[in-house]
Amino acid sequence: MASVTIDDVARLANVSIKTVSRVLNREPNVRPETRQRVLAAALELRYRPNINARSLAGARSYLLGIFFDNPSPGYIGDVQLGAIAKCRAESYHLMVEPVDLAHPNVAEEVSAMLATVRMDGVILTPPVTDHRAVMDVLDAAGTPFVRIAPDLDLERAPYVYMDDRRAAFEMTEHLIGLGHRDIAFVRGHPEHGASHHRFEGYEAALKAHRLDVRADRIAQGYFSFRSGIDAAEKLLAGPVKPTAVFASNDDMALGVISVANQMGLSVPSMLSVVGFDDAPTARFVWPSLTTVRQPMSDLAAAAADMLITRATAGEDGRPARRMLDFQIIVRESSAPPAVADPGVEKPLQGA
Amino acid sequence: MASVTIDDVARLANVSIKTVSRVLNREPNVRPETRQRVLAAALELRYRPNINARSLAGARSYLLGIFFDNPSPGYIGDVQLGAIAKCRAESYHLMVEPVDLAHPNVAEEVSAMLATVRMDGVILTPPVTDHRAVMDVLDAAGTPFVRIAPDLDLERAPYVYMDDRRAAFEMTEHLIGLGHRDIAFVRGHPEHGASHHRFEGYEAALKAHRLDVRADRIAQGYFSFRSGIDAAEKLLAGPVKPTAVFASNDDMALGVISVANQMGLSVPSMLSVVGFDDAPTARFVWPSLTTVRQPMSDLAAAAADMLITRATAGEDGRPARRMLDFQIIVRESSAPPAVADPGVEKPLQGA
DNA sequence: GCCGCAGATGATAGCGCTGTCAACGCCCCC
DNA sequence: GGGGGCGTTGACAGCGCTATCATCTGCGGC
Repeated sequence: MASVTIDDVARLANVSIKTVSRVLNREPNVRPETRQRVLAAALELRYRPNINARSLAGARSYLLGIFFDNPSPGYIGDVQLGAIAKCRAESYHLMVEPVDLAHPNVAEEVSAMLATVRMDGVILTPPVTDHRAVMDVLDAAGTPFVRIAPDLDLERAPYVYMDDRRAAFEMTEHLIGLGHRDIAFVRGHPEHGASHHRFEGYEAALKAHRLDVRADRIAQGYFSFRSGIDAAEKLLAGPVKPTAVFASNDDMALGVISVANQMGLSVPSMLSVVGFDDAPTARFVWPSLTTVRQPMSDLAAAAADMLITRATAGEDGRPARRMLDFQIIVRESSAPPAVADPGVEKPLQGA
Repeated sequence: MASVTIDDVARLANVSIKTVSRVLNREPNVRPETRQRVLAAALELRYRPNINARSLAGARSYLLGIFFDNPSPGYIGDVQLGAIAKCRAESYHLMVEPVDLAHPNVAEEVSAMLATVRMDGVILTPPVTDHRAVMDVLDAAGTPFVRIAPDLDLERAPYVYMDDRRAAFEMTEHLIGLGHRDIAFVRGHPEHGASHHRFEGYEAALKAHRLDVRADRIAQGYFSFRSGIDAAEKLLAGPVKPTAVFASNDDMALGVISVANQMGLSVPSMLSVVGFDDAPTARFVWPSLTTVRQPMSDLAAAAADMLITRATAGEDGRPARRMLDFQIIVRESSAPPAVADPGVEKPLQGA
């Protein structure tokens, strides 16, 4: 209980506390022999520097924050895991802070929080990642931050991301490759930038393969299960139905599957459905969902890394950015269409 | 950036810093008038006490930890939310710490962590909640902790929990009430105490309604999706199939549904399937899952509350415990059996 | 042989709070 | 009217570190 302090180590190693501090912080100008002696003493006493004293006295707090708002359950856990792992490896700690963007006084709240506990850096998850007021406060407090998958003001601060557009492109190609020619699309929340990128990818892939982009095959969704149901009801209403539906996230894809099931449209034999995100759910439904894996955990780890190593400015002096690879996960919900679309034989490789 | 300190407030209010400290910590023996003056000054300056200085100087750190290991994604997020909300309300902060129970040196790791950052209390989530070495270290460090849903050594430390046995009992009664007489059960991981409680509840409900507990209707599972599939294949193999399956968690229930679908057994018209946990997934599958909602978030909040208010000892001097209510969530996966079991008409209300 | 300089080390002043203890009224009571 | 006690306040010493600056040592150069 009576914890061992830097004084204990200094006494045992027969040096001043400052030298102990130097060794522990890897400062230069310590004789190797002295360094060894201090290290041995610290080890023997199982010395652990007190983080509070450290951050009170010094410029670093060994603390990273991660801000989130209204996380889809699972999502937040996943994100954290990556950040936490990184922190642990660098003997940093992670503080999880909820930010209520809907609250009229977000700025004040966040500002209070930053004053209370000084953090060496903050990771912003969507949708906080695009909130200007929060970024303003962070800047005002001089706290570095890295945004995860931002949409707006990309020049403003460092961020990590994946290529939504290309992922959607490749997912669409996956369906085309299976033989689908009539592929519907459920758009995401219009205020979420990823929605646009994903739609662009879908559109581009169709065009690249000389397939029509038909307005009646595109429905607006809002990333929720419910909106997926609504969209599916619209998309699957007519007599001639699409053979595949690409929902721009998993929750909506689940909604589509649910509607298909109720209509007696068996998935994937009569309708292929694919999603985006690789939500934990995707693996555990029947049929399991073909989807795009977002490396959320890796994104968070990368963000933490940038903060810890202070690599927040790129070589060109502009805010650093890091792009991570996505992955198309093919599961059971996508298959070749039941009957080849007669007379619509077109080349598979487009423009 | 140059933050306002207690001295600034003291100067403005024209009192000593000690008086400011007293006011902010709600200590007695301050004239109301003085208190007002200090409060006004603090407000005007937007003063926020520095948490590091506070915990370095005083006995409290305003920090709670939450330990977890290998969380099912989503699960951890859910738990945290409750704890975080509580912390925020009491101006505490939450530190998330992974604990690798498989690591040979867990004790040393945790001990190091506790020395580095002093926490006013720690919340233990399953499976850490039952790890003796971790509890030993916590005790040694004098750090109070509350266990969430523990199985072992219940007298050892305060905990929060829900009544698994009664929940399983009521869920079974739900199925019986729908008319089911032949109900199979998928047990959970044998090393997880909740498994036993849930099975007991199932067993007791059958007996209470004078239904047979048949060994061939009980399969061993391990809480995983995969093990649910294996169990279902065994349970649904024979010519005379059960009309309902009660899987003791949602992942396994999903496995059962998946098998049923592949066998052409439509759920719920030909087979009712119910789960346990109300995993985020449960709502988003088709058919959506009838299940038991564990108040994980509330449990975590209760744990945080006990730690913050230091209500860790019960009135009888033994460790405090708090039981929270579960909830049976009836969704689409349970329905009356297709055909009433002929000749097995028995009274619905048993013993 | 002495000066100068760079590397190595230490003394000490905080960081911004809380805890301890002393001091200062002020009221009450004998 | 004086002493005791309580309510109120403040001075000051740390908490365990880092940062600053002084000091000391040894070595090269003239």
